[in-house]
Amino acid sequence: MPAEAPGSGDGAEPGAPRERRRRRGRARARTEALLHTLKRSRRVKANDRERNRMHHLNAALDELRSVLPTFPDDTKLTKIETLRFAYNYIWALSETLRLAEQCLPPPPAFRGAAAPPSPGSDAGSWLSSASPSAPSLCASASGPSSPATSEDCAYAPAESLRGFRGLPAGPGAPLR
DNA sequence: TAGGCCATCTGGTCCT
DNA sequence: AGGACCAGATGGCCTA
Repeated sequence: MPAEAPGSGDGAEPGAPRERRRRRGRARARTEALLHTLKRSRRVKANDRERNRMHHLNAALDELRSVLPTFPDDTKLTKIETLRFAYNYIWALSETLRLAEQCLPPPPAFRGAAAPPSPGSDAGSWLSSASPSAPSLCASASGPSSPATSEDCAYAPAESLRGFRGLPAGPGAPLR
């Protein structure tokens, strides 16, 4: 209940103060309604912007998805999977680059028959929330099954990355 | 049916 | 003041 303004009490002009109060009440109701619609329209605009912002965010996420290798190809990663996968993918690419540089200069002859990491063996690490636990793309240059001979090193990116496609299989991987 | 994922709404806070 | 960003709440859809 709003307090009555000084000097507006009933008295000398019976009826007038009451009318004034009524008018004031109507005016207040009007301004409140106006304020309400103003707030409402601002809210609606803000909602619209927020929706747009999230659409842009999702579009960017889709773009990110489109450059990540998945298996099968039409597998759609969730948002969190996309981010984790991208993180690990970037890590693996840079690791591959680093190892390739180590292995340079390129071998005189390509012997072929590189054995990429078995799909799924390390797939879990790609999407795990933890830091990549070094899926060996080009680890030690030894062993017939290792993708790490110097020849294979130069060949590592495409082959090894293909081998790492897929969704998490191991413990520690995000649920899906 | 429970749980995961997602879109949307909303109010608060920060920035320009 | 208005927009951007953020986090919490809510409800819908889908799958195991």
